[in-house]
Amino acid sequence: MSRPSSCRIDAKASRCEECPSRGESVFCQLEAAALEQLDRDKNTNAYKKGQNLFVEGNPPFGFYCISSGKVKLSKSTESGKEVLLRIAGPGEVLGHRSLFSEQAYNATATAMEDTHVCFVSRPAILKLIEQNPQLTVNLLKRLGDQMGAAENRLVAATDRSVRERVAETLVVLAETYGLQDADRIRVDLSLTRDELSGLVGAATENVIRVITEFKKDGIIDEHKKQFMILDVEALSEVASRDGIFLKSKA
Amino acid sequence: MSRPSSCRIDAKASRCEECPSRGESVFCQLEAAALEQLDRDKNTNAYKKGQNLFVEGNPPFGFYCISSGKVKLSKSTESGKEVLLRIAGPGEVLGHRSLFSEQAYNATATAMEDTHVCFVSRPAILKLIEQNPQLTVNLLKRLGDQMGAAENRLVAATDRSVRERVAETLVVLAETYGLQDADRIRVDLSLTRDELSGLVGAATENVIRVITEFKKDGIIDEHKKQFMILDVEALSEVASRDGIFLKSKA
DNA sequence: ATCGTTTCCTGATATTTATCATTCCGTGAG
DNA sequence: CTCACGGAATGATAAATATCAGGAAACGAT
Repeated sequence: MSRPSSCRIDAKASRCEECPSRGESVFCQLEAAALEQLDRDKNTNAYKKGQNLFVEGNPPFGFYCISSGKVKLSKSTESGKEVLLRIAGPGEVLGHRSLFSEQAYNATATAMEDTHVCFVSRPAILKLIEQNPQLTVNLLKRLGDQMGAAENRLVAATDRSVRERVAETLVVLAETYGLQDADRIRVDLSLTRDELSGLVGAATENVIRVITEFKKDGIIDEHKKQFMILDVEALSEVASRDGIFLKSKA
Repeated sequence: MSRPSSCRIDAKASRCEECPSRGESVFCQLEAAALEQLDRDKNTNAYKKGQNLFVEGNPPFGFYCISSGKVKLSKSTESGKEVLLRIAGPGEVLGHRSLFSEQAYNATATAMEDTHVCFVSRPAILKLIEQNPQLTVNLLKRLGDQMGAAENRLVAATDRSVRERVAETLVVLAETYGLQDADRIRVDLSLTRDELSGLVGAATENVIRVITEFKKDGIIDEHKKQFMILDVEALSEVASRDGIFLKSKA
């Protein structure tokens, strides 16, 4: 109620200026003085895989910025399934939406791996914003991009088959979290089938069937819970055109 | 290419300060001087039903604020269907997203009835924002709320049946555009079946079947292309619980 | 190693939803 | 008035998807 679920508070929090993810974040343009202020105002916390940063329905206390690791934002449906809204990586901020709308968190944030997160209280971040108007513009841009992604998913959900959505999801993941690894792209993310299904928006069994098919076709592979994209071309092809020109996987 | 589709330019544009929709808009807190500046920078245009304010894929030139009327934001899918992202009414802004992300419009905006819209060019709105930081906070809040709505629709799309989504959609429309009319709520919108289907995210035929059922059950009615909600309770019941506790309409 | 738990996989079946074909109906034009 | 047209409605069918049930593999803990 009072604070996020138990998490280790990092005594020697690294300074923002040295944060490896700063270049990616909305804070990228802050000048030294503001960054130092941010340093004083923030707490760096470490979350183990599976721990929650915050939970849907709770009131927002502040602002989170991921230093390292990955965090999933999810909502659980009335029927007990879990819908993944997005996966946030280093430099991404969380809780910014509820901060301004002053409503309860609309989703639950959970660490997908061991993750370091900086927390800034609501008053502190509001003060920082007041002194650095550029910050809100960055946030607007960020939020706008996320909105666009949500809209595209909405269209995909009504218009595209499960197979196409699985392909599309993998392509997007590869773009966002993909690392070139020899001639393949390794998606640097440990996703369960259930999580992938929550991202695709379909029953787990059906998603499994599709990925087994993709594996058989040599389009993707999997090592240690990580997906490898062997043929991005083929995957994108399935994502955008499958179901319109060809129904079978010929 | 250069400007939105043909639309009459309103010579005697009313002043922002007197705009009936100002109380609802992100501009509600601007003080007199800023409003006068806005007056000088804006153009008020009139669109007839069916005319486009802007089209998906085009580069954004500025910012739209609806003075009166209703505008739908839609995307057309590869299979030719039209997905409605949202319906915007007086006081709502359009094009704010593309303004900051500097990308092409992600959707098409079309007047659903005769509509008056104020247009502010990109440079003008950016200047205004610079001088009134509160504006970005308002925009953030607005965008955050829209994001929340999009997320909820995403969850509904994967988790709820067509019947539930139709009910939910009608409830939301009633909340947003509903006018109390004797003992019924009249949704002050002229929606075709195709448009409603685009909002629900389902095939038109199926949506028609559902609304005929609702009419038979005395939950809704229709006069002159406008939906009337007779029993909001029942409708909300269907929206949130149907399919979990009861499959039939008993 | 062995157990137990969880995740993953596969097939069969049921349900939902989309699609197709056809008819109905209201409205505006001539 | 009547015709033509577009939206609305309905039924039949096909396709996509979810659900259910059972088993296999992976993994962690003892």
